[in-house]
Amino acid sequence: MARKSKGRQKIQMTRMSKESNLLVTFSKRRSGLFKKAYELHTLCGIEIGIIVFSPGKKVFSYGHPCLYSLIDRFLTGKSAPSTSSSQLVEAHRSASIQELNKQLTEMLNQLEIERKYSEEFSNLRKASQGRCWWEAPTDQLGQDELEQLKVAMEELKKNVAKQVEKLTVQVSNTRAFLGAPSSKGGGHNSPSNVVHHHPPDVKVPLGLGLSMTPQGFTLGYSHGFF
Amino acid sequence: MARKSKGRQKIQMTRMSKESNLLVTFSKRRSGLFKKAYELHTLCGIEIGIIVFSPGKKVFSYGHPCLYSLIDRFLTGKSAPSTSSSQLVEAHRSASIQELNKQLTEMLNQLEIERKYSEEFSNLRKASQGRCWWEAPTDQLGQDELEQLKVAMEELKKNVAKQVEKLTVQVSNTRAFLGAPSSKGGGHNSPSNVVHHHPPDVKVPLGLGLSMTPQGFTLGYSHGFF
DNA sequence: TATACTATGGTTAGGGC
DNA sequence: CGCCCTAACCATAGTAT
Repeated sequence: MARKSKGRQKIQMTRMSKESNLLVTFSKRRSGLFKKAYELHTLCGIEIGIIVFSPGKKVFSYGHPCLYSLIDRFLTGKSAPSTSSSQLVEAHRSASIQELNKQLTEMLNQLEIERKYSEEFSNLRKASQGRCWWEAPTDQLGQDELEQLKVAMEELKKNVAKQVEKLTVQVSNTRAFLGAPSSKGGGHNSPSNVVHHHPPDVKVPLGLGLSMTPQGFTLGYSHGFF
Repeated sequence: MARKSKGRQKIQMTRMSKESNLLVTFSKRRSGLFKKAYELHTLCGIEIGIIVFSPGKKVFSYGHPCLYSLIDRFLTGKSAPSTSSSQLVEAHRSASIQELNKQLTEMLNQLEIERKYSEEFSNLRKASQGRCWWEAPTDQLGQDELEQLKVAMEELKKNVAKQVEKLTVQVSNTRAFLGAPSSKGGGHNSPSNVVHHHPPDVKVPLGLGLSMTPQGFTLGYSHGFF
C-alpha cells in the first residue's frame, strides 16, 4: 500500500450526498456529540439531555441524570432537581409499559456510554459514593456508580412492579393498537424504533441485563425487550 | 505584553475547580455542542434536540425542527414527523401561557444559532424554498428559512390566539401561585429561569421581535416576555 | 456571561476491515 | 455498526476585555 489516506478533508455544510458516507458520519458524529455532552456534564456538573432521530428514524438519546426527569422539568419549567428517589418512581406512575421499556433501553445505552468514557479516569471512583446517582446531578457516573445503578435498577424494579401489573390491561390494548395497521402514519409505531445501543446478540455492559415483560422487570439478559 | 498564552492545555475530566473557569467553559462548550448538533442535523438531515440546565440553573435548549415535537415523539414513541402545521398548533392546545412563552424563547434562540452558522453557506438559500420549516425536518434553516419562520410565527400567533385567551384565567392563577412564596422549593418556578439568548436590552435577531401577553402574542419587541 | 486571541490537543473525513 | 489508521481541520484552555 503506497498512500494510506488523504487524511481529514474539509466538507461542505450541506446534506451529504453519498448515503453510505452519511450513515458513517452520522454514527461518528453522534458518538462525538454524546461524548461532548458527557464532558460538559462532567466538567461543569450540569444536567443535559439529547434526543436524536437517526436517518433510519431510530431514536438515540442521552441524558444526565435521567432524560425523562430533564424533559419533565423542561416542560414544567421547574429547575430544582429532585430530592429523593421517590420522584423517579413517581415519574413512572402514569407511564405505559412501552415508555418504561424505552427508558430502560435508554439507561442501558447510558451505561455503555458512561463506561466507555469513564474508564480512563480512575479518580472518579471516589466521587459521590453512597449517594443515589439521581440525587447527585453534579457528580459523575464512574465505575462504582455503574454498580450503584445496577442496585438502583433492582430497587426501581420492585417499586414499579405493582404499577406495571396494573398497566397490564392497558398494555394489551396498546399492543393491539400498535399491531393493527393504522391508516395514518407509516407504521413507525413499532417499539423496534427504540435503539438498542448494544447489539442484540452480544455481551451486555457490565454483565448487567435488564428486560421487561408485562409481568414486570426481569434482571438478566433477554433478546426482545418487549 | 510578553507572553501571549500557553495555548490549549489538557484538562482532567473532573468537575472544574475554579468556578470562573467553569462558567466560561460551560458557555463555550455549550456553544460548541449546539454547533455540533446543528452540523449533525445539516449533514445528515436528521432531527435532534438538546436540553441543558446551566450551572446557574437556567435552561438552554436546542432543537430541530422543534424541540417540543421531538420530545412529544420521543415520549410517545412515534417516529413519523408531522405532516402539517396543524399538529404544531395542536401541540399548543393544552399548553399554558408559561409553556408557550418558553417555546417562543427557544425559537428565538434557535433563530440566533441558526443564523450564526448558516451565514457562511449561501448554497443553503435554494434549499426547501416555499416549504414550511416544520414540514421539512431534513432541510436546513438557512437565511430564507428564517424569513419563513417569521411568517410562520405570525400564523401561529393567529392560530393560538384563541387558546391563549381561554387560558387567561388559568394564567392569572398561575401567576398568583408563582408570585406567592411557596414553602417548598427554592423559588425556582419563576419564568426568569428561561434563558433569553439575546440580552434583554439588546437587538433582536433579524429585527424580529416576539413577545406574549395574556391577551395574545405581540409581534414587535418588548422587554418582559411575561 | 459572551467574545477575542493563540497555541495545542482533539476530532474526524476518508478509506479499510 | 463497530474498529483501525492517517492527516488535517477544528475546538478550546487560559487569559483579558
